[in-house]
Amino acid sequence: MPEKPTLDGLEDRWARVWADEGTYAFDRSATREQVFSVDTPPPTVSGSLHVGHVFSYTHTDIVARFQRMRGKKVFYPMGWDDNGLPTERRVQNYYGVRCEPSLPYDPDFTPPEKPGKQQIAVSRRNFVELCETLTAEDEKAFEALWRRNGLSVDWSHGYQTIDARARAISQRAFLRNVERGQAYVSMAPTLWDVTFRTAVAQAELEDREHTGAWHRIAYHQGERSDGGSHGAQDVFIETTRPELIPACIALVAHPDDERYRALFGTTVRSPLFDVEIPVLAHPAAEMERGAGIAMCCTFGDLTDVQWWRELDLPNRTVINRDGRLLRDVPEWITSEQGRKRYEEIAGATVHTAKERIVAMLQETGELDGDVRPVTRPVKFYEKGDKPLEIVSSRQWYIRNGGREATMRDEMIARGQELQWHPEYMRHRYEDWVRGLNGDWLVSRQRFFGVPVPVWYRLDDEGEVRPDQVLTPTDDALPVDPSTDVPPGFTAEQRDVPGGFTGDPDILDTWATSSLTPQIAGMWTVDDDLFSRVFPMDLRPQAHDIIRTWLFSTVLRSHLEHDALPWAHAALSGWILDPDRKKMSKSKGNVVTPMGLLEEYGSDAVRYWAAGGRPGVDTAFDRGQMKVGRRLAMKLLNASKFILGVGVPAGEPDLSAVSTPLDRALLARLTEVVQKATAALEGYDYAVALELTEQFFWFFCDDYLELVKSRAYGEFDEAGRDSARATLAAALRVLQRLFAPVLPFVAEEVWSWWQEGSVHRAPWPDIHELATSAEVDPQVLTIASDVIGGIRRAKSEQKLSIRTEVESLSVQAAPAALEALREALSDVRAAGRVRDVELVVSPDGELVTTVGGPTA
RNA sequence: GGGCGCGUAGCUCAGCGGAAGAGCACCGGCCUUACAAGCCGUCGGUCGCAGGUUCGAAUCCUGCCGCGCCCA
Repeated sequence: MPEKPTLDGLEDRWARVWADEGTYAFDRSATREQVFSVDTPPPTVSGSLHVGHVFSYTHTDIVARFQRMRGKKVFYPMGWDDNGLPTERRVQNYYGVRCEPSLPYDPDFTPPEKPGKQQIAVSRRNFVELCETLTAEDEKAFEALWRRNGLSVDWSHGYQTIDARARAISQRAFLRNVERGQAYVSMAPTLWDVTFRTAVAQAELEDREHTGAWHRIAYHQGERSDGGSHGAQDVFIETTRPELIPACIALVAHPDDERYRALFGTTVRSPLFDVEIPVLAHPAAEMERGAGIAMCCTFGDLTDVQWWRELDLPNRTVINRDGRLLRDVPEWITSEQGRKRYEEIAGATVHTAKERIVAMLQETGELDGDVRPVTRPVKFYEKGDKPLEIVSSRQWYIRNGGREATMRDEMIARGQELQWHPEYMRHRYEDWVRGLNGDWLVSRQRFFGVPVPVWYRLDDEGEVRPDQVLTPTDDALPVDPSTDVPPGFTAEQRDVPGGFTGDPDILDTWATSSLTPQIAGMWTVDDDLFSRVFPMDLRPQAHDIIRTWLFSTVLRSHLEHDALPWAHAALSGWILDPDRKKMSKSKGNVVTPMGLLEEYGSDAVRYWAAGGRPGVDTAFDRGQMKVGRRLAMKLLNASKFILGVGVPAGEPDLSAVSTPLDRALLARLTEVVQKATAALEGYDYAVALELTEQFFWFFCDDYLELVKSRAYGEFDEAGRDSARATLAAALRVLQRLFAPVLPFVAEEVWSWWQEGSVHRAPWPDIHELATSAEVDPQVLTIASDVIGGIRRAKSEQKLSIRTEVESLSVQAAPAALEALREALSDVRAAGRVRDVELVVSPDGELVTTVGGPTA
C-alpha cells in the first residue's frame, strides 16, 4: 500500500497486468450456458475517435465486467468496420489510388510516397490490401484508447469487416440465401443516386424538402398533328417533372373521379412528342393533388413504379444512370417533329432538359399559365446531394418481409422475442418492419467491398443471362468474380460469347455487418467456438441504426439459424454538447477522448458515462468527470484508512461482529448489494452505481467517523474487533461493487490486501454479510442523525468540529432512544460529547440539543 | 402528417399514486492523526400549461405548448 495513494499511472500499470495475465481471456472450454457473449459494435476505424465511443462502449464494458464477476465466461471480442465508403475514400486520398476491379492483381504494387495528382488505378485485391495496411494503423489508435479506457475485451478475438474471414462468411451466408431462394436477382426499377452511381436501399433513404415547380401541361385528345396550340379537347395534368414527358406511359386518375371517368380507356397524345398515351384508373391517384390526374412516367417516383407494375405498362426510361437523358431518340417517339424535339434534349442533364422542355412547351402554347413554385419532400440518398432517380437495373435482393406478409409477421415476432433496453426502443423496430415496402437491395455499384460472389452465363450473342447464375464452391471463398473464374470455366472464357462474366457489384456494407455475430463467433470457420457463443447474449448499439444494423442482423440470423442473433439489445443514447446538439465531427464540437482520459483519469470518465442510462441522450459534462475523480480518490483514501487501522487478513470473520451499529451497517449494505445486482441484471448500470455511491459516501462520512475511536481500540477489545471485522467485510464488498465502473482504482485497492484480480473475484452475494443476531436498522439511522445534529450545532456556531460538547440532550421516541443507547459510546466519541441526556419525546420527533460547547 | 421519448432547484438528472430529492454551482464555516484534490452546514422548485380520475397526482388519463429522435 503506497504512502500517498494516487490515481496517476493506474491505467498503464493495470492495463499491462491485465494483458500479461490474460485477465479477460475467454475460456473456450465453457458451455453455452456458462457463457455471456457480446456482439460488440465494430467501430469505423476511418472515422475519428470521439467521446461518444467512450460513452457507449463503457456501458457495455460495465455489463461485461458484472457478468464476469457473476461467474460467466465472457466472450467479448472487438471488430473493426473497414468496409464501406468512409474507408474507400480514405484509402483513395491517402495513397492516391482508385479501385478498378477489371485490373489484374499486382503482387508487387507499392503506393507512391506521396499521392500524385492522378489517381493510380489498382485491382480490387490491391485496394483491399492497402485498406488493410492503412486501417491497421487506425486500429492501433483505437486499441490503445480502449485499453486505456479499460474495456475488458479479449483482444485475441478480433475481426475486420473487410478481412478474408469476414468476406468468406459474408459471401457464404449470401450464397446460402441464394440457394434457399431467400436472395434473388431481378431486373427492376431501382432508386439510383446519379452522383455515386449506385443503387440505394430503403434503409439509406431520407426525405428532404426540395424546391420544384408545378407545370400545368396539355395532353391532347383525338388525332392531331405535331404540337400546336391546344384546344377544347385538351386534358391538363400538373407535374413537377416536365422533362419526363418523353418517358410518359399513361395518365392516371382515381376510379371514382367523375371528372375523368369518361376518359378511362381512351388515349391522349403527349405534348411536344405526340406519343399516344392511355388514360387509366388507379386508386393510388390522389383526387386533391394537382389536377387530380397524374402523368405516369418511367420513373418519376415510387407511385409510378407501382402503376407501371400493377397496370402492366411498358418501360420507357429516358434517364441514364449518369443522370442524363438518353443520347439516342427513343423508338417510341415516331413523329418527325417529336424526334427533332427530342434531339434538343438528348444527352442533357435532368436540369437542362427541364429548362429546354419548358421553353418548348411555352413556344407551342402547351404550358398553361404560370409555373408555380412548390416545396415538397423528395427522396435522397442519405449521403448524396441530388434527388434520386429511378432506373432499371439488375440487382440482388434479400427477402426481408417487405413483400410478404407472413415473413413480415415473422420478423415482428422476432422483435417481440428480443429483450430491449430500454423497452420502448422496440417500437422503432416494429415501425420499421411494418413500413417496409420492398425486399432488401444488397447489391451496390461500387468497387470497394465484399464482391457479390456470382458469375453469369453469356449466351451465344455475348448477352448476359441473369437467369443463369454461376456460383463458387464453398472452399473457394472468398472469391472476387472480377478475377476468379467460376467452376467448370477457364479464364479465356471470360466475357466472350458462350462464356461467363463476373458480377461487377459489391454487397451492401450492411450485408456484411449484419453477420457480426457469425463473424465474431467464427461461424463455419470454428463451429465449436460458434456453438459456445451463439446465439449471443447482448447486442449493444446506438438507437439510430435499429432499422439498419439491428434489423438486418435479426433478419440474417432468422434466415440462417431460425433464431434471434442475441437475447438482449441495449440501445445507448448519444452525447450532446452543452447546447443540446448531437456531438459530431461535422459540427466541429468533438472533444478528443484520449485527452479526457488523461486529464480526469479513465475511471472518472467511465463514471460520467455510467450516469447515462440506456437509451437516454446525455450531456457532455466535465463536472461529472470531476465528481468521478473525487469518488475514485475517495475509494483510495478510504481503503488506505481502513487497511491502516488494521483489519484481519483473509476472509472477514463475521462472528466477531457483535455491535448493533456494525450489524445495522452490514444489513444496509446487504440491501445495496441486492438492489445494485438487480439493477445490473436489468442493464441499469446507472442505478447500480448511484446506489453504491450513495452508500459509500454515507459509509465514509458517518459510519467511519462513528467507529473510528472504537476501531482504534479506545474501548474494549470486542468492540474493536467488531468494528474491524465490519470495516473489512464492507470494504471487500464495496471494492467489488465499484469494480465494473471504476476498474482501475478498484483493482488498485483490491491489490493492497487481496489475492488475484478484483475483476475475477465473485460478485458480492447478499448472504455474505449476514450476521446471526437480530438487526435493528434504527441504531444506524439515529446514530447518524444525532451526529448530524451535533455537527450542525458546531457549524452554526462556527466552531471546529473537534470542539468538545459539554452536554447533549436527545429527545426521541422510546424505541429510537433504545436504539441510540446501543451506539452511544460511538456517538459520544465521534461528537466529543461529555454528558448525554436522553429524553422521551412526547410526539416522537427527534430533537438534538447541544449545550455548552466550549471553544 | 405518424410513432417514440423528454420538459422537476441556476446546471446535470433521479423519483413515476401516499409529506418535493441527489450531485454540481452559489453562499457560510471547519487545518478534523484516511482524504483541504477533504469535511460540515445553509440557501434554492405553483414538478411545461389546462382540464379530468382519486380521500390523495410530479407520478394515471385527455388536450394543448416546447424540445429531440425515428419514419412518412
